[in-house]
Amino acid sequence: MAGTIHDVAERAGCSIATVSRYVNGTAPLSLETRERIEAAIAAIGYRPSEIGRSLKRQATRTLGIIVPSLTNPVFADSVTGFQTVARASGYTVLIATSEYDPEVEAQAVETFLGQSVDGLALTVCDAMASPALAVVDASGKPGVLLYNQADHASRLAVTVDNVRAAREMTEAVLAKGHRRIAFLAGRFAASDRSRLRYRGYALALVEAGLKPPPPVELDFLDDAPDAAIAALIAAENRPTALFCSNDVLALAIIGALKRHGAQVPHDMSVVGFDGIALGQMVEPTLASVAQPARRMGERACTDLLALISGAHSRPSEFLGHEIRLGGSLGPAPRIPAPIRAAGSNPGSTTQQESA
Amino acid sequence: MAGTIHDVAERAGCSIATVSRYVNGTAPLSLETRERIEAAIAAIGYRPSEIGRSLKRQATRTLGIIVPSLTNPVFADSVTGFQTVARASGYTVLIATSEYDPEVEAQAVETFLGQSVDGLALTVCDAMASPALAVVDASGKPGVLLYNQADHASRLAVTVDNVRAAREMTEAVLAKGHRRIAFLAGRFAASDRSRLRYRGYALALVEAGLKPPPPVELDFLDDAPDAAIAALIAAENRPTALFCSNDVLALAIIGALKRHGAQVPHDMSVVGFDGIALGQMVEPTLASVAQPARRMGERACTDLLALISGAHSRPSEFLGHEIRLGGSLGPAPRIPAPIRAAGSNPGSTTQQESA
DNA sequence: ATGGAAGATGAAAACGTTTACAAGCCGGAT
DNA sequence: ATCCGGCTTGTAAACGTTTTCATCTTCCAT
Repeated sequence: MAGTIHDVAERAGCSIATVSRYVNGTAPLSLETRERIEAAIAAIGYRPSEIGRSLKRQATRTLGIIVPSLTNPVFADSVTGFQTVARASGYTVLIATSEYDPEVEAQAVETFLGQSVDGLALTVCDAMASPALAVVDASGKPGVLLYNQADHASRLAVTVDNVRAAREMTEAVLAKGHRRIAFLAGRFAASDRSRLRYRGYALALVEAGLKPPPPVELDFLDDAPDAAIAALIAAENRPTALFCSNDVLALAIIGALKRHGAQVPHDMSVVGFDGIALGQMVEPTLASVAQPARRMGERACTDLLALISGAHSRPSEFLGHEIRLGGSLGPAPRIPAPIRAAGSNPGSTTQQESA
Repeated sequence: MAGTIHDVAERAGCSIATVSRYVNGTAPLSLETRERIEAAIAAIGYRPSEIGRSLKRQATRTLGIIVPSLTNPVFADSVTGFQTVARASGYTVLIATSEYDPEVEAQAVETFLGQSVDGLALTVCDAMASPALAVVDASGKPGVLLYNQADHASRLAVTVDNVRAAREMTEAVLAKGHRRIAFLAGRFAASDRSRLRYRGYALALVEAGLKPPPPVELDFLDDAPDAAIAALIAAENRPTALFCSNDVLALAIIGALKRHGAQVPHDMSVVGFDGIALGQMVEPTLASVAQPARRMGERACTDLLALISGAHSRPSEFLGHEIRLGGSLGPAPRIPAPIRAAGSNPGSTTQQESA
């Protein structure tokens, strides 16, 4: 059904070179042959093979992007931005998710290199020790980091200053009178972002003369937030505010708090990181450090394309973040009120009543 | 840096055929050559060119998937499922978003066909009149619909029964005593799903002896939900329940309601469609028709792969949905209480207070 | 008339693979 | 000694393009 350039040439009674010239508009053709080629293409339904082209051109006009997950809107948004710019420049985009697994990550890079992408953007688990990143470097293909901070000066990285941002947010929480602030992270071990944010958080606490407690790590299980909240609430010196390493986690935590009968922010304040759109839809709105996710994806693509066309890698600058106060961050309660755990059934979230 | 099969052959002192056989394990080799080839590959950092392979094999082991948007978790999840299965079968996935634009949609199909994908999965705006779908058919490449219902019997489509699901959900709302139920849709014109769901909704109303009002269509602007809610609340015979054509819209609507001082579900109930995870995290939890998004993506991929390996297209069956009752659906208020519009500032959602 | 420029087209090589076919070598059976 | 078969390897064609170089017309200026 498809047909190759040879079929077109045969049908139009000319050589394949002429057809190629017609398709690419790379040389003037007589009106007559032009018309015959047009007719032949239409009749056959010819579409140039990108793979034949790539082979000849030694360039695929394809970009790869690897993110931990598409389920987290902050990554989905950045991918959308990346793709928008890529498409506008005539590039196709290959997307892969690592599911926060460095092994999968490296595998994805291998796949993309096998596909001869012209460049890669990646959000790795840990930029400082990433096999995937090493493979990219070894391949000599242009690459930019997204959300990760650069592992060395000449690396191009599109990200906010996680330490500073987390520090500022923590200061905002402190300004509300909170003194016992816990740091919760979903994938602490598997995310250098989480660790940097913890650093910023710890810095702010120390500066305020407080001793930063170790991060509370949640694993992947669905009831992890409920378990964590149960433990936190039961603690004798329970925190009055929770700094969650990202917004999705923060929303889950708020849900768990409500199921445990705690009011946000009255009993406990919660702040997140990322600034996802849904955080603005819920009540109370989620206080968060907003990153320009979509713009970051766009920027990553622009930078990557520049790199591909031979630009030198400028030292990368941080993008601006925004400390977004919201309803979930309230003043610290003077005396921690007892939390009545009644009227709620933690754990069960579906089928509340039957019709 | 990369090097081709010729470089490896030269370095190993053998022919490219032998190297190829080593790489693919397609013929027994003497221990000696095997070792020499291994060494050469390691030294050069050789990685077989997928594009050379594809050209020769006339198959790319690549699949394309087109969804309206990655920002909506219901699509992001299905893409994740799709990709999981694809990867497990050794396929690479090309992803594109149409942004609900049939033109972009068709363009994406063109691109994918140019890339010689072995098959396509797509969620189109309107399966009954889709240029994109027509192009796929004309190309002769295997294709499956995802979320769309089949436009004719032999089409493979992975979806729930939107009409029935919406009808059942509407019946559940009716069972709560609601009589004035409005239907809100974000992209009514650009989504056959929305229209099918409206049909199910209308059917249930008619069956209950009620006259279904026309759908309330919101455009893309950020303040559309607020405007719509303002209008709905002001209406003299204001609805007591809102059926939103998808969950993202429902969450936005709930936010707008709260900003207008209406309590959900006390003053107004809201139900959605899709069953996204975030709907379960918010309070009240979102009543919704849950679709198994991830499983649907997996299923689409499985079906597509079957089609590619020559299976005949069985008539497609609907996947099961789940009517998920949640806190956002409450009993109909006996007498619609006046909604005090005080204490809220509709429209402004950021920077609630300054630190 | 003649030379040459300009315009239109074709032949063929190259890109990196896989694979059908052929060929070399060795050992064992005749 | 000869032949055959099995094992290992090589040669070359093919996949669909783009592009260099060359060729062939025309037509105009001389």
